[in-house]
Amino acid sequence: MNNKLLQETRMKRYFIEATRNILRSEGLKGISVRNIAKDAGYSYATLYNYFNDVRDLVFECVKDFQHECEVDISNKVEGKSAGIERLKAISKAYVEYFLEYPGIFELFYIEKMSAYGNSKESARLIYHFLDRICQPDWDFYAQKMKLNSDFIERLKDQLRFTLTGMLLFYLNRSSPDNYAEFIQVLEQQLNYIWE
Amino acid sequence: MNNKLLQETRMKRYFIEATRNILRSEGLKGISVRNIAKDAGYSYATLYNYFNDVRDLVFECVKDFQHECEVDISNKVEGKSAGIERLKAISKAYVEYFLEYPGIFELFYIEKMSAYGNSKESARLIYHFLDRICQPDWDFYAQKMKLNSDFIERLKDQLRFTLTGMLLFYLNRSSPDNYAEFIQVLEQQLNYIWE
DNA sequence: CAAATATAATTAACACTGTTCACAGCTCAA
DNA sequence: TTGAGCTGTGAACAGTGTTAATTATATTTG
Repeated sequence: MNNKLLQETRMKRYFIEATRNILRSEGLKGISVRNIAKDAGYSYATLYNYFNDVRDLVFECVKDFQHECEVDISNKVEGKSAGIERLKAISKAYVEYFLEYPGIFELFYIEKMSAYGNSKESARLIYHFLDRICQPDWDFYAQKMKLNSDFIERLKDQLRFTLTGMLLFYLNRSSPDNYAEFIQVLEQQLNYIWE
Repeated sequence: MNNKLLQETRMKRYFIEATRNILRSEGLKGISVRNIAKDAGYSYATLYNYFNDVRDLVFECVKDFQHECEVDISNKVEGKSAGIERLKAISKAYVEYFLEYPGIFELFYIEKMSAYGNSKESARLIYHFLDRICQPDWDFYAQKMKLNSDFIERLKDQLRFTLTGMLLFYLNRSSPDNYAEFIQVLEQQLNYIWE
């Protein structure tokens, strides 16, 4: 009985790994059922024995990529002091990650999720992803500046919306025109959030 | 020679109108070449005599919808006094428009644009759409509060990113959970922008 | 060990998608 | 009236996600 579960999770793993590789290299445009299955070494129909549809499979990758992104950010902000300095560094590292992997930005924020299943949970995970990474520093900042939690929540919201909005415009609408301008606007926005 | 141009723009109009109707009612998911052509009363192949591809056609609708949105906002903010009050009212009306027509939000901010043609121009149009509607009130606000233009530009950016980011999360990731919460967060963000 | 059964993987098929191309029908100048 | 060019068209192609029927494999039973 346990073997069965083991085998099933292994099979799922093969498909998920194939999907992850495609997403990382080609983004969502490279995803197709036949593509994934070929990379996983199985027929395209086999995929449907383990996943309801291709979107469910794609969204199984979210958790993995979040972990990867978190590790990436941790490495980049190493050595920064707690509070504002690290909050800014995290924000920049977060933006840089999605600039490097635009396909993963698409997956996190743009791609439509399937109606049922674990979509609600995935959505919450994505919504509060940045909050979780920043939590220790928000706490530090709140204590130091003696700010109440409502104010901090508002700042968290502001940061989340600003970074996601900026990335959406830059990646999908090429605005601002170039990277330098983008970074300049980003700096302005970040500086203002923490006065 | 002029007849030719007239006929061509008329034909384009038929296809654009069909596309607009589908976008308004069903959103991007309802768009297909054969669908559009059927509604326009022509064969799907005819479409390619007037547009490079279906995305070019879809993006021809942007200007029309921007005008529609602008009129919608104008009606809603009628009677509001210039400055902060009207800026807030415009922001809310802007959000409400896209809540009513999520397909048009998709078209404006999410759908990939074709590589060439008038895509750069379209992108700029979309990026500064909200700025244009708000311009008179930003001017009024700047003069009244004696704020320099750099500061105002930062506020414009903040408003644009915040509203778009919020809509992206709410429409695509169902976060916040419900409309009441969404509006509450929106109010908080708007109130803070203008102190 | 062999046969029957259950399970897993596959191929074939369906209904779509966007796009291209050869061709029919029409308009208009020579 | 003839011929050239323009316009609209269906067939066809290569792709998509998904499902059902069928084959191959693994497991259980006699």
